[in-house]
Amino acid sequence: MKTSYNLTKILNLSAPEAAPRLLGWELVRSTPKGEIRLKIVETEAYHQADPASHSHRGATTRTAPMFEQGGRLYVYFIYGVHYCLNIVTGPKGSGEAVLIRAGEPIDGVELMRKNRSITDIHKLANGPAKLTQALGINDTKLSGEVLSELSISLKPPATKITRSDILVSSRIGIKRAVDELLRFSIKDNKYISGV
DNA sequence: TTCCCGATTGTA
DNA sequence: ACAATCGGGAAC
Repeated sequence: MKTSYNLTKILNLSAPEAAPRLLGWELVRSTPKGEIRLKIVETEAYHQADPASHSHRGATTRTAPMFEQGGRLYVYFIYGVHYCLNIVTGPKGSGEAVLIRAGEPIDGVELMRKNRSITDIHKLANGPAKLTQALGINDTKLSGEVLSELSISLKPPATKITRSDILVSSRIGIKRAVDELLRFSIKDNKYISGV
């Protein structure tokens, strides 16, 4: 029996509902230098009622994309050094997004190695800022963009991820709402973040 | 306009 | 354990 996937449906869910459902999807990044493909293996959800979320105090210039209709990208600059990539979810007006924390390299591995200046395939995208480095994202230009074949798009999972394949845990690197179980990863996957 | 600190990473 | 290094946003 064929499994059907409905991306639009997932992107219209709240971030906590969408985050586990995005595991296994393949993130495809098109660049002039070639195509990069990563299997999403770790995500975190951030929503408006969540004090740890950038959207918690309402929309600002930076966080405006989080309040758009699901299906856009939200890219932010952090620690004066790094960029992180989110997929915006939910209806227009609700400030929520799913942080893509780690990916398993599927295609464009040599390009990622070049972007990251390392060779170990397990460390190419096993962290939110490592993942953007691997994808060649060095600015916030993509923030607010709609998912598109021309930049970044999502393709259905090659193998189905079921509830029992998913590990739920607390989010990394935050100081508020630390007990919320909003981090999702594929159990036993070798490409999740080290922390 | 000043000031604090972060959804991280790589090195010491 | 800690520096790197910047801009968002709260506070003054």
